[in-house]
Amino acid sequence: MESKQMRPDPFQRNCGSRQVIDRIGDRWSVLVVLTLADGDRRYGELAEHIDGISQKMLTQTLRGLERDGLVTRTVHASVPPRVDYALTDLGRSLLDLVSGLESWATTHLAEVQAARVRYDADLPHRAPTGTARPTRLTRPARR
Amino acid sequence: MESKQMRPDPFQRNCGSRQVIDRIGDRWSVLVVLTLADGDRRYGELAEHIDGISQKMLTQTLRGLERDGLVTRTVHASVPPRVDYALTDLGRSLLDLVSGLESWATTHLAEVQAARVRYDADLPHRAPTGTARPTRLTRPARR
DNA sequence: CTGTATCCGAACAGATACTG
DNA sequence: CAGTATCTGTTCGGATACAG
Repeated sequence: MESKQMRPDPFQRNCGSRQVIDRIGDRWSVLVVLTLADGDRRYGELAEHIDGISQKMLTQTLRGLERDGLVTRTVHASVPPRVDYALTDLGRSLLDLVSGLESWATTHLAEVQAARVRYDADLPHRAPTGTARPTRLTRPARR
Repeated sequence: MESKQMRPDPFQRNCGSRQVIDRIGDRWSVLVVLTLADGDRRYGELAEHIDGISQKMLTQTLRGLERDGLVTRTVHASVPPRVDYALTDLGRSLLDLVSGLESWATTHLAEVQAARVRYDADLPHRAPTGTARPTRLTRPARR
């Protein structure tokens, strides 16, 4: 019996492919991978380049990427300590996709924003108070 | 002041392109868009096809996609009511990318899972209790 | 410099009850 | 059928404080 080698199906709740999608989709993961596109980067460089990321989120994101085999972490025994991060082959295989994401975002940004204005404008019933509100995309300005 | 049209840069905190990336990256958005790839779908069909999504999340996701101009919502005045969702041109322009995401996830799933096993295996310092834990993808082995 | 540990409010997401 | 309204527990994520 042909081992039912069924393809991973992200539409099934328990399929691991869904978790992979989650990782890719992760806000910071995308930006970290993009930053590593040009070559190795130190922890501090990453923190500096990715505006608004907290130390906690950066570390957390890097650990996750490392765990998934997308980036490597290299510690140089020096004082002060220096840690370099780089994409693995697997990570690089993802690069095209992630670049495409960035590209799509920048080229279609205007359209999306226009659509939002339109949508918010003709809301006869003003913005619902509850569940109807779309995932909050306008984040409260950092105080 | 030249209203110099600088290219959207997702590395800048306030750039809208980051929010677009967030939308794309959203777990359910990806699955909804993929489901609509083959054509219109009714609300119930979406709910049925996307295993594990709650009514609330489905509605919320659809509203968000609609607001961003990626899907249309068509209400048919019938009893019982019938609502069809479909991708817009903008939504379809995203389809290749999203399909690529699914494709990458399914083809590299095994590698990612293997990497995780490896990573979790040789953790000399057992899983940190705090921030170090990657976005929880597997339940921490309860000791 | 490169993290780790905690505290804590905000946002998220599931379950449930109800409606046109 | 296709939602909306609430309630509530969980997770996220920023802000310190501290360490190797």
